[in-house]
Amino acid sequence: MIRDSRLSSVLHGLLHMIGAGEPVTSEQLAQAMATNPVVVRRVMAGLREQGLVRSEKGHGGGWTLARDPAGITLADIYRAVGAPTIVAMGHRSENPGCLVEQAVNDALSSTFREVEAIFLKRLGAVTLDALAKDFERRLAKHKQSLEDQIHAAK
Amino acid sequence: MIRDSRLSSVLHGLLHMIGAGEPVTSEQLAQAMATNPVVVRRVMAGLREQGLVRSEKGHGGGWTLARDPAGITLADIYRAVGAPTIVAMGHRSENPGCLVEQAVNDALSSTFREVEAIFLKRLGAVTLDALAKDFERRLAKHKQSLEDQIHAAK
DNA sequence: TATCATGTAACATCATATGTTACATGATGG
DNA sequence: CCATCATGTAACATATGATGTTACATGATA
Repeated sequence: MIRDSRLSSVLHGLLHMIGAGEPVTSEQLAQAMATNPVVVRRVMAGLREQGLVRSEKGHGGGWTLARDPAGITLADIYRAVGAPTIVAMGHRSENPGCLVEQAVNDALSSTFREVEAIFLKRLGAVTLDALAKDFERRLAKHKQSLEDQIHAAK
Repeated sequence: MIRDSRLSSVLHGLLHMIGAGEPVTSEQLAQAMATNPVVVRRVMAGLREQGLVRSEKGHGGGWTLARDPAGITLADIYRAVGAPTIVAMGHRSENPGCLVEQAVNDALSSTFREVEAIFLKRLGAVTLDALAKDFERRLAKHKQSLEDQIHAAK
C-alpha cells in the first residue's frame, strides 16, 4: 500500500518556515522536503486556503506562517492537506443490500471509525509550536553532543 | 487512496462457508464476494497456510472451515490475508538523519503505532463465530420483517 | 522592463490491489 | 483409464491515486 506522506512532508516544511525569519520559497522548501517546488505549492495551497500560511509573489516572496503556531494543531494541518484517508482498509461495496455484507461492514466499520477518531484526537492534542520546541530540544542536544566530542578529542 | 478490501471480502466468504454445510467452490465464493475465482483462491491460500481453512480438489471439492469459528478472531484472519497496511499515511523517509524529520516522524509514528495497536486489539476481541451469530440475528429480524409486511397487507 | 516567485494545467511515473487468461495438477466418478 | 471438476499458480492487464515533471501564465519587486 502506498502511504500518503503529505502530512509528514508538510510538517517538515512548516518547521523549516518557523526556523527562518523570512519568507521561504517553494524552491527552498522543496530542497528541505526532498521533493519538487510544484509539489510544495500544491500542498501548501491547501494550508493557505485554511489561513494557516500566506504566499507572496516576486522578489523576496515565498511562504510565511499566517498564525501563531501555538494555535495550530496537527489536526488542522491534516485537514488542510486534504484530510487523507486514515485507515487503509475498506469494503468492496459501501451500499450493501446483502445481510452478510451488512454484518461484516458493521463489525469492521465501527472499528475503523473508532480508530479514526482516536487518530484525530491525538493530532488535535499536538500544536505546531510543541513540535517546533521538540525539534529545538533535539537540536540543542545534538550540538551538546558535538561539543562533547570535540572536548573529548583534545 | 485505494482501500484494501481483502479482509472485508474474505469475511464475507467465510460467513457463506459457515452457512453451507458442505465444501464451497471458489466459483460459488466468487459469486458471493462479487469477484473472480482466482482472486478467491489467492486470498484463501493465505487462510489455508494459517490452518484456518482447507481446500479439496476434484468432484465435491472446495473450501471448508478447518477450525471452530469460536476460536478464530478477526485478527487471525487479518494476519492470514497478509496483514495489510492499517494506517494509510507514512513518512517520506523511514531512515532520517535530519533532526527536523526525526521530530516529525516521532510525533506521527507514536500515533500511528497506537492506532494500529488499538485496531488489532479490537479485531482480536471479535470471533468469527460472533460475527456469524450477528448475521443470523439480522437474518431472523429480516424474515420477521417480511412476515410482518405480509400480515399487514392482508 | 527584467527577474523572481507563485498558480495551475497537463501530462508522466510508480506502486499495489484487483481482474483476467491460460495452463498445470490432482481427485473423483463413471 | 479417462472425462470432468476443482484447486494452484504464473503471467499479464487494469484501475487508482500519490507523486514527479514540464510548460506557461500571472503578479510583484527592483
